[in-house]
Amino acid sequence: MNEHPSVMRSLVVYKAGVEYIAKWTVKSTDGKVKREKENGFTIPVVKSEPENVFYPSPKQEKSLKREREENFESEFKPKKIKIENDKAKGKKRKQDDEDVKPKKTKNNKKGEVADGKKKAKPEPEEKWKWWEEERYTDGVKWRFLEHKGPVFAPPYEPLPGNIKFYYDGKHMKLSIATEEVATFFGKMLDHEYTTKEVFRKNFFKDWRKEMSSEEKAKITDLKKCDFNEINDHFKAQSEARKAKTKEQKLKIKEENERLLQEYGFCLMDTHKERIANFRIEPPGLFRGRGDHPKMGMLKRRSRPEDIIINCSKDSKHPKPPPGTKWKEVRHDNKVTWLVSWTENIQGSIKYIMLNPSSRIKGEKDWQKYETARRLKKCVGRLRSQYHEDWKSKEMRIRQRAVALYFIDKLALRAGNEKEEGETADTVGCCSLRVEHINLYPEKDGQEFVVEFDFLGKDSIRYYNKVPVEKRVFKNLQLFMENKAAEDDLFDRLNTSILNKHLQELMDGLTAKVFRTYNASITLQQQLKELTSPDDNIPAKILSYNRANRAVAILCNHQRAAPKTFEKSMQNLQAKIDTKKDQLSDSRRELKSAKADAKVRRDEKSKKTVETRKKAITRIEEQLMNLEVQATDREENKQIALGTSKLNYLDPRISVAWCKKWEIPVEKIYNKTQREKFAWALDMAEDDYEF
DNA sequence: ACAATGACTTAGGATGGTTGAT
DNA sequence: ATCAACCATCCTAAGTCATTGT
Repeated sequence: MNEHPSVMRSLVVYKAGVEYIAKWTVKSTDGKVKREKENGFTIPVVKSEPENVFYPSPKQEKSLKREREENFESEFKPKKIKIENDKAKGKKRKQDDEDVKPKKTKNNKKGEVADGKKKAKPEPEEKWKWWEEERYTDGVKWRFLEHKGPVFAPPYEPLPGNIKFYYDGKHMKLSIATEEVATFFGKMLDHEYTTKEVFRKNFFKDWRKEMSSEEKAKITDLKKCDFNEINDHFKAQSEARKAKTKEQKLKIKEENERLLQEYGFCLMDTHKERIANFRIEPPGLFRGRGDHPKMGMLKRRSRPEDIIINCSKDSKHPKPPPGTKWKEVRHDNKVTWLVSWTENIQGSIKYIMLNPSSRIKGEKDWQKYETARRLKKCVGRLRSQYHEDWKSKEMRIRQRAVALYFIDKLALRAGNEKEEGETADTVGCCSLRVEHINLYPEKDGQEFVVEFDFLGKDSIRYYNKVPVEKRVFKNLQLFMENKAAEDDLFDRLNTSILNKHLQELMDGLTAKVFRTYNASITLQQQLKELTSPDDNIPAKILSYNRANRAVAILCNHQRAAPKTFEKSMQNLQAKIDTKKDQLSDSRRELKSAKADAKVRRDEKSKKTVETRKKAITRIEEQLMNLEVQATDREENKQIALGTSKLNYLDPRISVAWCKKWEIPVEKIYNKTQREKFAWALDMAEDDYEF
């Protein structure tokens, strides 16, 4: 296993940020009064009814009444002050604390009710525990929002004169606009995209739109275009980048850091929060996934005039670059985005939003798991209901019930319908077509087998053979009767109908909640089943990964096998072999040492025997760890664990497991993940139950 | 009803820095 | 010191789902 950063690190990072807050706060202080209060426990204001009062309630959130919208389903534990848990594990830190700025002690509430004098420099507080505070109701997402706006893509830099484009074998100097788009294509020459007909056709069409009339007249066939020098140029550039000296690299790094510091944070309410994507997407060629009809189209450069800024009225608005204007500056605190623009390929809106570690994302994430936990409580009832519904007289109800069964059992996505010709042809549950399943009354010794074969999100193939209840099977036969392959399997159903139904069954229930629920419950149950108390840490972690893998398989999270997979597997195997040899050598040595000791019967030789024994134990353990590693890697070849870990698994399950078995949480979550799940790290105890 | 829009979550691949072996 | 493997981060596409508009 490799090194893990010590726990302390995140605390440090956070503290580093604190000073900055101070600046912001001060600066915007004129906002005053109100802001101040918001911060501590005092908060609020929230206009709405006071029914939301804060439930100091402890773990059982059982009784939640709550109206939809901002419900509090969460359990609120009383605020405890516990210090960042970096407790323990103190030993390893090494790089971590480098910068520790002497922060002060402060206890949690930063708001300091107590001393609240504003001006006071904001004391260095510890990490803000937003999860110990009340939430907004009414769809209000924030009361104050200030940021610096987006960072635009750098302007196009024309090619050096010696890099030429050839048309039909002859050098041709392109106008700037035409050249820029040519470089987008030239850069990608090695990519198989550029060999696809659709890609080429779309590219060429859009490229021609950028051409001057002379260029357009001349360049009429993409096959006659020679982008090789352009391609070489960018390759060389990338090499050059890699070959830069340390100083040069450092300089770039510093510049990035500066940009991050300036644009990468915003002030939301009284807290400085990290922004996820503060850069506007650069122009380029659209790369859709799968068979996308728009692949190769030109994604145009966004200008300030395309950008909408969202911030609070009383904040200092970001300024557009000199000589330009924003499309609009609005003050909508019912949404979470800071910046938006409309993208030209699909006409959809893109946003700049906050990082997952932010309060606004964290709260929502927490809430998502609470909804899934509520489903846990009533899933039994829902299941019996849809079983009943398989017998309904109404076709729409049967379809709904069978679809729901798939969503529940197989963790299929809802499956919205999509506009044909605008996107790749992919489906989810409600949009399955007859051609996506095959029915086998009997297959491989099992009865009533349904074979699924379709492309889901991101054009990832879903292939599965599942035995189902006879009733489901019969229903499917019925749904498919007299239909053509390309007809909808569930012709009386769509996601809107399904979700409306689910909403009636449980507040906040939608199709995707089943994925969250089934993923989390599977992890919990697999961990219970797979963790052996006597295993060492690496073996326990293997168990964790296997539990995680069970979920990834359930959710069909795949990845292309790493290009270097075979090789790295071989290397690992070689290591194992070496270790084995070492082990037999050691054993031989032990034997001879024993023989020797028998003869000599002196202390020294006895000691040698002991040493040898120990060495063997150590080697055995190393060997075992290597083998565990190999197993883990092999099993993981085409499975991506990250997606479920990040989006489907209630982090409190993992935290509790770590606590229970004394596994350092950094073995499970890296720094970014720990930041995202700070709420869970702080609140989950070893007995947490999903 | 239902289509379109808007906001927000979920997703895999690309990129580039770090690390550990040689 | 060099190099490849590894992995965190970035990137942005592709979903979900509620709301709005017709």
